[in-house]
Amino acid sequence: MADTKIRNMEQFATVSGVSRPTLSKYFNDPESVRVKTRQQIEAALEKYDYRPNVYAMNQNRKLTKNIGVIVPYLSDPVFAEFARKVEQLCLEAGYRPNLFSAHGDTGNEVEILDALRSLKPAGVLMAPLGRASDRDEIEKFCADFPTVFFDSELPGLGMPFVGADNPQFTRLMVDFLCRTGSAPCFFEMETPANPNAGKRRKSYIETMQANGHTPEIIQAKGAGWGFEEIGLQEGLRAFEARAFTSDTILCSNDRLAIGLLTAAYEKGIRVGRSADAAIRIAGQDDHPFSRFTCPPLTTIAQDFDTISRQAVDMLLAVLNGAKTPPEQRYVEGRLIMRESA
Amino acid sequence: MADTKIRNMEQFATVSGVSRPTLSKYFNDPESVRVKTRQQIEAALEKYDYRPNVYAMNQNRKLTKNIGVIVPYLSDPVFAEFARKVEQLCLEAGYRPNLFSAHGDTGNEVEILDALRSLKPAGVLMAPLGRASDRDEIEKFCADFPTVFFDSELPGLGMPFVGADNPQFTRLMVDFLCRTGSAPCFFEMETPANPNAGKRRKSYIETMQANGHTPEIIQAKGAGWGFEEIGLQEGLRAFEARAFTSDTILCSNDRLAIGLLTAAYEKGIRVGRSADAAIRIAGQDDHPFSRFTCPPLTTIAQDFDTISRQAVDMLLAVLNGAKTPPEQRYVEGRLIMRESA
DNA sequence: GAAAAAACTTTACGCACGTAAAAAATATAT
DNA sequence: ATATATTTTTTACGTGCGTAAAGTTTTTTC
Repeated sequence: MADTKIRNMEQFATVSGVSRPTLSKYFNDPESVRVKTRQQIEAALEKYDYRPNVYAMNQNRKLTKNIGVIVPYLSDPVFAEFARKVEQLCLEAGYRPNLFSAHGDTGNEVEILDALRSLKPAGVLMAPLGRASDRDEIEKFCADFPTVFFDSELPGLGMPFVGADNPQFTRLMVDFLCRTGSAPCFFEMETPANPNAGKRRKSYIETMQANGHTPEIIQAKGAGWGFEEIGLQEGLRAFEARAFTSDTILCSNDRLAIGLLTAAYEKGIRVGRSADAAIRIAGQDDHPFSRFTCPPLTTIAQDFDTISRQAVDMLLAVLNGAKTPPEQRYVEGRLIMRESA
Repeated sequence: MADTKIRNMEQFATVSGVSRPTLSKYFNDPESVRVKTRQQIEAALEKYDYRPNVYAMNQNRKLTKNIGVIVPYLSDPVFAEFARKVEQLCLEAGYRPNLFSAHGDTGNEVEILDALRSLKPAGVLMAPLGRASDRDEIEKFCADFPTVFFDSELPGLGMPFVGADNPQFTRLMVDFLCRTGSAPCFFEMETPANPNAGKRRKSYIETMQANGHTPEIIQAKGAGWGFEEIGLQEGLRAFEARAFTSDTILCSNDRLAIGLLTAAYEKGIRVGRSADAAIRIAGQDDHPFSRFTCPPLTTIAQDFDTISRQAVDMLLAVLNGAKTPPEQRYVEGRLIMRESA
């Protein structure tokens, strides 16, 4: 790492003793050259700190080594976690992840797709906004770039998808709650952001009926991604109106539950499974903060690791030319018993 | 948007009736061409959906329109918020933000700098890990690319910086707590992640002394970015050991306070400013979740908006050739009174 | 309305690399 | 050892745009 600065691949070819086209092959895929050649190149890389010009590299390539990662709302730590895991897996596979967040806004989501087009990504991992997504734009995009959806699918689009097994989540929790106390009523958003909520509602209804109970749903008004605030405000309203028909409340997701716990606190209603508690509250998702609510929230843990890994694997399979039909995978969650229920 | 597909700037030049070099100027800076020409180009852009090849554009440019945005830990919603605001401001200024998170790891941070080098960014906005950062690597990077730090500065590096006025934060809170009840003891991490914590500790000591009280500091063991967990575990230990010397506890940051609130809950200690509460707990930062703790956390709000805006402005000024010496700006916070103190 | 300034066009070259084709070198199989 | 397969080298051209220089047109100034 001493000699003159290397300015381009030509110069690096001379100092490394390998021809430029072979170097080009190496940088595109180190496995594609003979072991001996690879060692020779890597020895030279140790001595001279040359790195190919990314822009020149990608200019003539149809597919780059970029992978676009799109999440709907990065301020939600759940998506930050997904992003982290997915990024790491992409890097390990020799790709360059590019993270984007729609920040809850449809316009942003479309603009991200637009920006991604110019990046000519090899593939894209997308957790869509859901209901608010511009389906036509997304469909057009998917026609041009291999895309795997995660967290939330766009129904009817028939794209590869990996996400939570939402019916199983709710079934698990409803069964648990019925077994350990009153059958739960269900607290959800009136106009949920994505189809996951719908699946959870459906599963709630079915599981309640299977257990011989009558489903009772309380819907919170409000739109957007401020779930905690909605859970709090609508929770307060519901407590005042005595709208909850059971002393056990299952929330459609943890963020709503976090708001509802605050509402219960403000109303002086004790939450928990101890004898002196008035109600039980449970969530779904195992939000990173759920362990720190008061009381800590009983919930269903998403298997972030499996979902991230399978999503990346699925995309890599497509990139490697797998001609399998689009696949949808649903990953089971597990019950996290804490104090709130 | 009907005719044949435009493949390059040459073709777009013919259909738009503007020469290629002028188009090149326009795409580099739309303001740099005559109004009439601009309109002519934009009319053509409406008809044909051409966009210049990003890679070819940036290949020969020394400075691209990319701005690197680096945060230490994206799962902390505080940084997600910063990222959002900063991204938006960059876009408005005609730049392309690229978001990276070190995910709390020094190795990642260095690798991000490395990856950024090949992106040849016009500038970089960086919230460093802090104590864990590789100072040498960062210093070398700053020599090559205009960099503005935010949230946490690297002391002695003398780079442009915008962040919270930490002494003012703590002063404001200590004064408030002293005015409304017992003087607070101070709960912090033994080995804090960044210099902000040190400034807060110093300000705590000074303000206590100025108010005629003896400062009392309780330090939590543990490292890493799982502040809530550390606050919880060490909070439990401290409660058991009766280590808190006052019924009022000021936490070095909100995430620690969130954990401590959970510890208090588990210990059955009532927190708040009402008559029946045993202790008061306050935080600093106004973490997005602080409004939803039980009780809601009294804290000092960071002025995300001002910090983000000033950081971006500072960087843009440097990019526009401002030759001012590096500047450090400290933005005041404001007291958010909630139930916990 | 003429002179000066600004913006644009034409022409031409450079950038750093991808990639194709043919020839040469090396490795593997029998 | 020979035939075959694989890999590498040589040569050469392509990519899409930046950019410089000289000439032309348009706008501004007085």
